[in-house]
Amino acid sequence: MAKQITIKCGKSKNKYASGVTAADVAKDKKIDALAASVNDKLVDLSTKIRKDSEIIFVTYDTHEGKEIFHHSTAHLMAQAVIKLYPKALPTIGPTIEGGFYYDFDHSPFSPSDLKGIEKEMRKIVTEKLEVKRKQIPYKEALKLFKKNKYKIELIKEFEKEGKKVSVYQQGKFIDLCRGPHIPNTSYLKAFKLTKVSSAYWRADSKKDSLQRIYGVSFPKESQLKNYLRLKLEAAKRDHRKIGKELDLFSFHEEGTGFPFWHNKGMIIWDEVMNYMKAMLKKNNYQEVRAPLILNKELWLKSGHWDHYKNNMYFTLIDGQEHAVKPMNCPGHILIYKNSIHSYRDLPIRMGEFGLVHRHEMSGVLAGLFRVRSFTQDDAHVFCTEDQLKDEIKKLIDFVTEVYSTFGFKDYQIELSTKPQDSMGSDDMWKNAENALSAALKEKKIDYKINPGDGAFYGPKIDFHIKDCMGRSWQCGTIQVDFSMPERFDLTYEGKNNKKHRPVMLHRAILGSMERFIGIMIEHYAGKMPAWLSPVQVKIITVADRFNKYAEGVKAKLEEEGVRVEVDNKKETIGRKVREAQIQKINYILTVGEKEEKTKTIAVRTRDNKVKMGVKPDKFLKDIVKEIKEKR
RNA sequence: GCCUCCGUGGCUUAGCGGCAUAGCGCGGCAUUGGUAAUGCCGAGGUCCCGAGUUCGAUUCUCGGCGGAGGCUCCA
Repeated sequence: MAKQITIKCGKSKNKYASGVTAADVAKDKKIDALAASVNDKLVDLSTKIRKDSEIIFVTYDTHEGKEIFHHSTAHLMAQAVIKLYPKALPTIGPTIEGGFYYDFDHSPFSPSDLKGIEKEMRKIVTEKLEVKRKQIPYKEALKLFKKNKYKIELIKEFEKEGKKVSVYQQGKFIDLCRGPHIPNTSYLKAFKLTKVSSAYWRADSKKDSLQRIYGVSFPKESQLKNYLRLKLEAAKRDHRKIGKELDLFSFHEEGTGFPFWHNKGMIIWDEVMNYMKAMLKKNNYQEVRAPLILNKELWLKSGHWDHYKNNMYFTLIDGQEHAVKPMNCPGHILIYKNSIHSYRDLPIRMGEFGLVHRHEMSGVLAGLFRVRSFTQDDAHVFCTEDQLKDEIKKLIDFVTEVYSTFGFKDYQIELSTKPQDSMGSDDMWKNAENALSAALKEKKIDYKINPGDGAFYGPKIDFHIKDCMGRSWQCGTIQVDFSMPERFDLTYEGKNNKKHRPVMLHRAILGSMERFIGIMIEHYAGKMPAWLSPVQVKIITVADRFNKYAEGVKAKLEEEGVRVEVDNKKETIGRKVREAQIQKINYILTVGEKEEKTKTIAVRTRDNKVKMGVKPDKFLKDIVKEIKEKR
């Protein structure tokens, strides 16, 4: 816990004399502090306090504490790297969510190099080196780091911005740093270097390529172990692995980034889609379908040609250039323009499960999470400016209802504003951004702002859902667009018998069917709730002579739409149960002599509880209810 | 696209400059068995593709393709 203490210095009655260090006070108060905030300024524990002050001690439990701890570990790592690889030039080493990294200018490190670096780090920890801060003039800093062009670049920037230069030293290692840091290296006990990869200096692909080493660090060994356990659990839930094991989908060299959906995957797909279609109806949408390939002229007009060409696929038809659609909006616009609209028709909500193709860079493809062809649960709302805010609010409700049905209770919202490459006037952008933020404020929803992250035609709000492992995924998006209606000259007849310009909202709730199903597979670790499960029931026969009874039970369940398979292989019950469990089937029924005689079934649930003597009718009633309620 | 690592029957994997491992799965036979792997037998491989080095390459080198993790991007 961060603990706040007000101290009085230099007064005879007080036990803290002027010049006492924050560390002394922490020790006196028995606080496991890493640093301190003295009168709202983050400082090292070694800081001397000379006047009456308010101290808040920063411990590992706080966000600041974690950052300081991780950052100190990054310094430790840099020290070890330079000791082992004297030619390596350290650049920057910030903290990230859950850990840290440090970029070095050096030839590639291998994973086995990391082991050596870790070993060296542990050695430095035992030396209990004091971490000392020094503020130095620019000139001295430039001299100190004269061999490191990256640090020189940073120092010159600081000078321009008028920022003071401070350095931290531990043993012979000295690094440019704002601080604060832990008092000495012995604080760092449980750390691990997790991976090495490359990154560019200042994230610019035109600049030098650097080696980035990632790591995690904790005050206690048990926390590190726990972290590694979680990592392992996440790897077990990898949808690519589960997709293979459960025969849901596959990828092939013949089409990089294009998923192949198998029968079992399609069952999940259809269930998700049917639910979404029902939700469209409930929310007064019309459903449409536009072609995949459309003439170049259309894409020129929509702006995709100018702003999205790099991600598009093209083909020549009868000598005319065509593009495979990367987005569904132009198609919907053509449908809108196909007839004249009155203000009475608006809002028009047009939904499509639209298959789009985007030529993503090969390096970004990742299972179902990032593919080159995917089906968006896309929709466009054409409305008047007056209706805009209300429509956004309705959409927010729509999105949240859908997420809770799929078992995602926790989500975060981000508002992304005008990017560099954009179209439309500043006024349009401002109006659109205001509409989104006003709707969010009225819904009393907290959100984060992502400056410059909007789509090229308008700002957006994104929904990031949290899965059961606490990982966050971007799914839904609501985008306001004043620009396309202008470009395509969309109109409606107003009350005054004059033509007006509608506003367009682009929205997706799941984002894409592919990514969403991938997220759900990981969220549920493949154990899909019954309504989504490809095989809901497996019936196991004890011996061949009960096959007929098993088929009878199967037929009964199938009549009510339950997805059921019979396993009548000549194998032991144990083996057949195990196989059904590996397939993550919801209910395993066993039928043998007892069951046939008493016209019952033995029901085994996913929590490995077996209930004998269950009446098939009762089981059927329960499972049908479970499916219907989407539990 | 760039950087690092990886590519061995359907899956997971051992291995190595000189007939290519094993387990799972698959097929057959025996077993008709009561809740997390019955036993035996068998089939199945251009060791990702191409070039080079070599008497000889799955192994070494180079190039390509694909995958993983990053950078960047993003539904």
